[in-house]
Amino acid sequence: MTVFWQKGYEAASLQDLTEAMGISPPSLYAAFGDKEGLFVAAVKRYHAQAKAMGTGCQEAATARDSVEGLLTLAANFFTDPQHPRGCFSVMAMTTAASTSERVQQILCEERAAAKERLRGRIQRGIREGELPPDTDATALANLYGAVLAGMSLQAREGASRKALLAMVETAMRAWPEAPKRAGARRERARA
Amino acid sequence: MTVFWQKGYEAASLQDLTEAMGISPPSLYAAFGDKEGLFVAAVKRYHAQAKAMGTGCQEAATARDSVEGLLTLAANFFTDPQHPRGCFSVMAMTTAASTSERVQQILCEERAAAKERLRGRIQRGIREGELPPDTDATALANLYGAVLAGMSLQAREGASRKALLAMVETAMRAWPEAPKRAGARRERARA
DNA sequence: ATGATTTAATATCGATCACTATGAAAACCG
DNA sequence: CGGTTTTCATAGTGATCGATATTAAATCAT
Repeated sequence: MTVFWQKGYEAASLQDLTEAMGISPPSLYAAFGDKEGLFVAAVKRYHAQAKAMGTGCQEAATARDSVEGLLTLAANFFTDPQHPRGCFSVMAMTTAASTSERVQQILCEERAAAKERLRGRIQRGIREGELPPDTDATALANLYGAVLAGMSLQAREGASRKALLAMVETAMRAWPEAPKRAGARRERARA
Repeated sequence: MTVFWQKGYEAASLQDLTEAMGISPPSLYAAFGDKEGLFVAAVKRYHAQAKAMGTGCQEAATARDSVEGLLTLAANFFTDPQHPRGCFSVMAMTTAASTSERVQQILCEERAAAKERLRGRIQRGIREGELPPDTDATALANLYGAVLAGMSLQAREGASRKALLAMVETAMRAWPEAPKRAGARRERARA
């Protein structure tokens, strides 16, 4: 996973992979079928990990804290020196999409599911009166998904953790604040 | 350029390139030196084009209109059926970065310059009293740069133009509104 | 019109790719 | 302890990669 994460799908050669795994090519093929199979396994592993992080954030008291927590976690994760910078899923999307139809499909499904979890948490915030009832949850989820992808790219360019965290703070300004009166539920708010 | 845009650096073979250009390999090598040289030429061409678009937006009356115009232009451009979806620069960054040091450097320079132009326009908005004086222009430029990259990725996943435009509108909610009193200049605003 | 020079395509280079057949070593079982 | 099975690395497969030597066509000057 780390090799693919760093080099991308095409650029990661069998030699790179087997050396990193400490096994020989036949073992790799016995276990994963082919290079594409190994890549799919790596993608699934990463997404499982990412999902665990994401659901951890979902349990925050408010949708706002949930999203801000997710972005903050990502800012730290994308600059963690213990693994390649940025998001493997973003990397995978751009390096393997045109090569493998199967990978393309899996990536789109996983990303759609992640975005749906985000959207769901926002929707809940709307239901609970935390956000204005006319909030476009889909567009908001898309936006923060896009910010996440953008953060990944900047991390890969070498952006500092501090810069990413500053970006998170700025991005949260787009958060539609609740109707003014505290605890309001079925309030109508003007756009 | 279109071939690289669609397939990425590694995945674009000499055969793909020569067929698309309608020339033979020796001609390509006489003109561009090697594959990397051709890629660099493609990147420069794209950035020249992108810069022209960007400076067009910079001339808007307000910084806000400038940024919103840029994002809107990008949303349309990234989903234009006349060329591959998304941003070639983003594609290049993720597919050629680990392969070629030279390409990596050029891409970082060009992207830094683009972000600096964006930051400069925002800074001007601050000077002119359009934005609060304590606005973090760098973080704001980073944010909208990230949104652009994220839009590119979503466009590549197949997001509709409408979805992207909705995202732009949502992203503009992060714009720090001017101090309330019209035309205020040296006003101190509380964060 | 003809020989000199340039232009570009065919055919091919060594290297490397993803992938596998073969053979040795180790583990298991009677 | 010996025979069988499983495990895994070495070595090599055809295919394709990026890059070029060779050769044919075309242009231009004389």
